[in-house]
Amino acid sequence: MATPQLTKNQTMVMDALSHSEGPLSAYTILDKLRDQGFRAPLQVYRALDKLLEYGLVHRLESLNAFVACTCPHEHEHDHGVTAFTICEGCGQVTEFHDIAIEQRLSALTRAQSFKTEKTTIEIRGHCQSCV
Amino acid sequence: MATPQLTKNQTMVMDALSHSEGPLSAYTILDKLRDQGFRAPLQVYRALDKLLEYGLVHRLESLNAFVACTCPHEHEHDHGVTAFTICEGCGQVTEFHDIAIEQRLSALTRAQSFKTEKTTIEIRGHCQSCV
DNA sequence: ATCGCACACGTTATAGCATAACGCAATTGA
DNA sequence: TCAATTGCGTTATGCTATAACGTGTGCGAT
Ligand SMILES: [Zn+2]
Ligand SMILES: [Zn+2]
Ligand SMILES: [Zn+2]
Ligand SMILES: [Zn+2]
Repeated sequence: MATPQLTKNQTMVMDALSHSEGPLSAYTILDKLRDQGFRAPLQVYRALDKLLEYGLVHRLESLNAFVACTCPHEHEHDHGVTAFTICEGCGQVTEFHDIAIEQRLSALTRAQSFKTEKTTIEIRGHCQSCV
Repeated sequence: MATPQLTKNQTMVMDALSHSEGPLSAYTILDKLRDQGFRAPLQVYRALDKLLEYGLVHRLESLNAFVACTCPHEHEHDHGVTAFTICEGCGQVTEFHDIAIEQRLSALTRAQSFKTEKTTIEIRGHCQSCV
């Protein structure tokens, strides 16, 4: 999925996530963007849907929140399985990718004849600073 | 965490999940139990909290729903990392455990000095029957 | 015994997350 | 020009989860 030019709303939502220290809920994004003309949740959700599709943003299922992708590489390709550590103390989220886990999960699902479409890996706990 | 005797409400919620083919949302459970006297969401959520604590039930973060644990063994011990395949077609959920993934995740978090408290692994896709 | 505490339970209200359904405007490509 | 697609705005609604209050019951300590 090549990333097309972002629309005005998509750009505003992307900027809000990029400049945030941690994950943001859709309604928190809405509040941040009210000054810039946002009025309704759908404006945020529609932008998020596209940003997720382009791989610029990830959804954290266990938080009902969203983070900007921190992959170093460009987003011209689907970046395999994404995993996150999420600190309950400071809210810090770290994205990582591990080919060994990806391969192991692939082997396990293949054994079930299960066709994977999306894999969620989220590790809740405390980071080094928040033990 | 040894499992104590379940209370009346906990038993009813557990039975609803055990007899269900697939995962149930809290509100679906509430509807199933209205005949038996349930009136409010908190009755369900309080029971679920305990059942989760006892390890009898798992929460699927990507569905906001709950399933009975299908581990063969008794629940007298914490059963490591739990992973699920979730079929988008038929709703079937399969619970599995893999020590290799557990160890790999453990190594990765240890490298970050991250203290894991709960790990979520959920694989969405299509099962063999629903390709 | 009775006091204090923990715990399950019931109820009402509210907060937080997400989508349905409608209509309008701009773009694109046949 | 016409149809199809896409983005946008608005209102209303639905789904998920918890706050806050009070009741009753069991049980050990005083
Ligand atoms: Zn990423
Ligand atoms: Zn932290
Ligand atoms: Zn289990
Ligand atoms: Zn299926």
